[in-house]
Amino acid sequence: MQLTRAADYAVRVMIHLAGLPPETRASRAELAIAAECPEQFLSKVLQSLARAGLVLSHRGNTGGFELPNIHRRATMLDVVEAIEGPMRLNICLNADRACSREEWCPAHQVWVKAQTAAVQVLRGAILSELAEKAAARKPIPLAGAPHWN
Amino acid sequence: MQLTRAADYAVRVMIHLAGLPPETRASRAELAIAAECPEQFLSKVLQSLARAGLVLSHRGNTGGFELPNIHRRATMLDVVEAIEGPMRLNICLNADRACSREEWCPAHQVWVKAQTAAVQVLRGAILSELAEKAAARKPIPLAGAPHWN
DNA sequence: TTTCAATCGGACAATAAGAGTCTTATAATC
DNA sequence: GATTATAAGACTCTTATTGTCCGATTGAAA
Repeated sequence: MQLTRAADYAVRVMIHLAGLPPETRASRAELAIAAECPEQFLSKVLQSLARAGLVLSHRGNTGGFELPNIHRRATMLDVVEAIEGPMRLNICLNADRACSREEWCPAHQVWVKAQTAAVQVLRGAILSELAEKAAARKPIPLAGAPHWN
Repeated sequence: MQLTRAADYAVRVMIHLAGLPPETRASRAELAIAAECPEQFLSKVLQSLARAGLVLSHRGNTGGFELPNIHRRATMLDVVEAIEGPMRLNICLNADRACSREEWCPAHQVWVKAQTAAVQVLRGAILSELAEKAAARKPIPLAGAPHWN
């Protein structure tokens, strides 16, 4: 019942990207520092985000990752689900094939409510707005600060 | 980001027990049928519940498991946490050692809100009340119904 | 056109967790 | 003491998590 590191890193990265001027490209190295995570692992995360269309990747000398303007208003839910797939608090909440107890099981409805509550919060968290909050609060980073390769 | 089977089974079992007359003992076999799960695995789950005090276990010829009256009003949160430990949607929500980004990270507050929302729902789900709902809705089980050893 | 600096993508690996089984105690009743 | 319960621990099998490493591609600039 816990978010994966990959999804956590994805959220961090996306907020960082949303805080940059539009159409800025950020290198993987920069993003790894911003997200405080291993760069190689972030590679995988960024590839997932790119496949989901949440991020544009550019190769080559001036390459890097870019947040399309449309997705500045993506939500934390979008990001998490791009990495982990649809959020399901319990296996019985699988939309595809229903649980055999669903009809009468009183717990089922509770799981639905709990999941909906959590999802609603994540759906309300919009990247650009989060980036603004971060900008307002974030201390100036120290030179020679810790660094993840 | 998903409940374990163990916790799901635990909730099923606890609701079943809450639906029995006070001080009734139910055998592991009966509970396995009620929870639709393998009996041996349920053994482990019941041991955890017993260690947490949510259930009383009795050995011997007339043994079985019993829900103490006090815990008829336990919540689904209590049950889940007895099996899985404290609920944490993200690793950064660990109360013990704080996240280094907590001060400024706008995602942190969102995780807190999402987790609180889910926890509140589970905290509101009281076993005895759930058992009543189940009794009102549950169809009469067929003889020769599927059966888990 | 060569070089350089990026990302991509696949293979690999170490560890942990999840889900369950099996066997041997241990306890309580008859 | 025989029978019928649960307790507890060892064991297994599979999958997910969290990475790492490296060669292949790509694109721009010298």
